[in-house]
Amino acid sequence: MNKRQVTLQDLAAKLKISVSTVSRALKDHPRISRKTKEAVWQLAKDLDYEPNQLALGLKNKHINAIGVVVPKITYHLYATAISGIENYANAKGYNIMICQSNESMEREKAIINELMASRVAGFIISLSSETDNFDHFIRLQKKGIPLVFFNRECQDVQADRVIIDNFQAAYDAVDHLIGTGCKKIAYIGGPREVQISNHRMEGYRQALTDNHLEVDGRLILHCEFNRQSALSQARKLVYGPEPPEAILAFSDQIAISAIKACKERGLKIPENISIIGFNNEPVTELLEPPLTSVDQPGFLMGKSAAELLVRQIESEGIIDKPEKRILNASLIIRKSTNRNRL
Amino acid sequence: MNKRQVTLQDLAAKLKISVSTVSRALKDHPRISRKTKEAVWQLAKDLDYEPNQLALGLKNKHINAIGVVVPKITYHLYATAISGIENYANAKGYNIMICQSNESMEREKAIINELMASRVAGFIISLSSETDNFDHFIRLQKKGIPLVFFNRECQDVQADRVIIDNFQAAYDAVDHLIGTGCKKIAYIGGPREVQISNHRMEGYRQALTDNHLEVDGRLILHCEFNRQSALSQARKLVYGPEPPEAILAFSDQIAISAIKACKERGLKIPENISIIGFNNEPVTELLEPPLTSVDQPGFLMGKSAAELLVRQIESEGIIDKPEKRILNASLIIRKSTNRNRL
DNA sequence: TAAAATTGTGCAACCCTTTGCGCAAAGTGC
DNA sequence: GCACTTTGCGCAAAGGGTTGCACAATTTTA
Repeated sequence: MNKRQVTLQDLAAKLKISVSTVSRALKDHPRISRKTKEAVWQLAKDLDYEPNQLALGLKNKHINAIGVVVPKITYHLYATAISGIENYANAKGYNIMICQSNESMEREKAIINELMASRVAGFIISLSSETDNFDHFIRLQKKGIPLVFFNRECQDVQADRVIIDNFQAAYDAVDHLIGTGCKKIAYIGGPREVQISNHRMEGYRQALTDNHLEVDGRLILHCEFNRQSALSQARKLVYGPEPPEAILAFSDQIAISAIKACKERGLKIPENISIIGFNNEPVTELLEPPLTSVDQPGFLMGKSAAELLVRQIESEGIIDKPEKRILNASLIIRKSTNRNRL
Repeated sequence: MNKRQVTLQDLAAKLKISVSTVSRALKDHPRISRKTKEAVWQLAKDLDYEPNQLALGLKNKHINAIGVVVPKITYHLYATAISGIENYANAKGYNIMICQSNESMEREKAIINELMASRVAGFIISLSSETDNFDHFIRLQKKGIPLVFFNRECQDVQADRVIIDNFQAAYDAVDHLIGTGCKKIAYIGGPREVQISNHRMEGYRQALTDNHLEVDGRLILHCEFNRQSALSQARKLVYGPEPPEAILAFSDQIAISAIKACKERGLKIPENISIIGFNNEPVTELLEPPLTSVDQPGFLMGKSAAELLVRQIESEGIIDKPEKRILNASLIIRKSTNRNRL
């Protein structure tokens, strides 16, 4: 139903003064008398007056809110990143509007349209895995709406971005595996279009090469972001005549499917096969065995993205070159890779 | 930076017609000539015109967005409920603005204030565990802003609500435990202020009573929503001289701590002690042993709440009595309660 | 005591879109 | 050819808040 809310006019009428005086009184303008101010404050309190942000936004060209678009809030990394964004944004007086693309480019486009129409002050975005066309971001840029990518970025768009050094993270993980005596190491990536998965694959390859190990294309698989797909790819690896000695998975969720496949097949972890995931989700500690995983600084990533965005919003277009921040991930070693070094 | 965006005025000026004609042309008004319409449509497309939702909201008294306030988006139940809300709301043309109170009443109040000031069309709320004062909801009601509670509701406020039958769910869980031969059954609840935890406790008590078992106050504990607290409470139970034969936990997270405590103490699950959690989070299947848990229809709960809210928004205050929807939970039995029946 | 500075308040335009009403031009009927 | 309807478009107000400017009343300064 939503009946009409209290407005400046209402206050002005009751006090028999003008709207502008009320407006100024509320903001403690020096040219308004103490007496008038106090009367206004009292009445505003009594009537529970709350300034209409829509009217303000209309004047200011944008509202004090930041649009945050992520694939899914349930992914641990995004949940923590959102906390980081929230933390910084709230401190700076911005609200955040969280939306999920659900890994769909159509939803992503629709969301951006709607938030843009609602005149959010800027966007913090992590791409959906489907996104292969970037027109919606180009539009934002053309309109001069501040934009920061994080985690899953878009190379074709000039914008600030905060990412993990995925190459290095995967490199370190593989290096660790090799250090514990593994030679035949497989990689299960996410969907082929997902850039960060490919960057990790490059790190994986480089680590093998640097350690004089051959890169075997048959040990590199891709899967969709669902359990069935991950499980079926993992099975392909472990049901062969000579299963790999280790699997680096793109995510903890994929690693979990890999663990399941190994158990099914009767492979012992880590004795027969080592497994590493990505994200260091809370669940990793609870698995049997606890999963070695790459920890990503989600909170920091979110906070950093928010910082960049607020900087863009508050500098009226003075910033020239987009900044790229690369954060370090760190390998958390648990039992799933705990084999004796040779 | 945010430069000025394209407005109706811009289109009107370029075409040398009036703003009202442009407005009508865009909505295919019958009194505008085909020729004019086409010119307008073309230019709107070329200039990438997007109607300003703030201006619209100002006229309509509210925007096409629903404020969703939950304790934490990381809790599985809320993540799934949000999907349900999103699903229904999007279909009805509403956006959702997700905010987390982080279990803080202050944040909850601040969020509600801000969303109210942004003139959202209505609220879907699950209380923070700290919330013991309801003035902020009363304010919403006074202003006639539609409001629906879900999961954690507020008894003192007349509003639509969607909840789980927590009493029955706990009752069924305890009944199952008794059926597998457990007699000494403990309950670890959430913070004392959390209503749903208390309702579950009542179901727990009733099930014991109905089965002619004594309710022992020493077997009822409470903990905060963090691991340390849960773990220390669980330890209190299992480190006694005669540990209970079963633990019903308020959440899967608490159950996980209980499992940890049992393992520490050398108790075998389910041989020595059975454990049941609540929420049926994905992690339950992955635990060792897999955890029996109460599955709550999160998606449905969200969808149902959104339905009630949209109904309120669209009926201009014609609805008289708040509706209370009670959904059923179902026990998902896994190995953690799989002892032989006596 | 007159001129100047300060204080307190109101007018009106602006932000963008929608919409009731009015008006002119074109088309219709007889 | 005249009255009447239809067609096509513009004016202006409304929605809520901010702010530069103007103006009157009061106080200060010379």
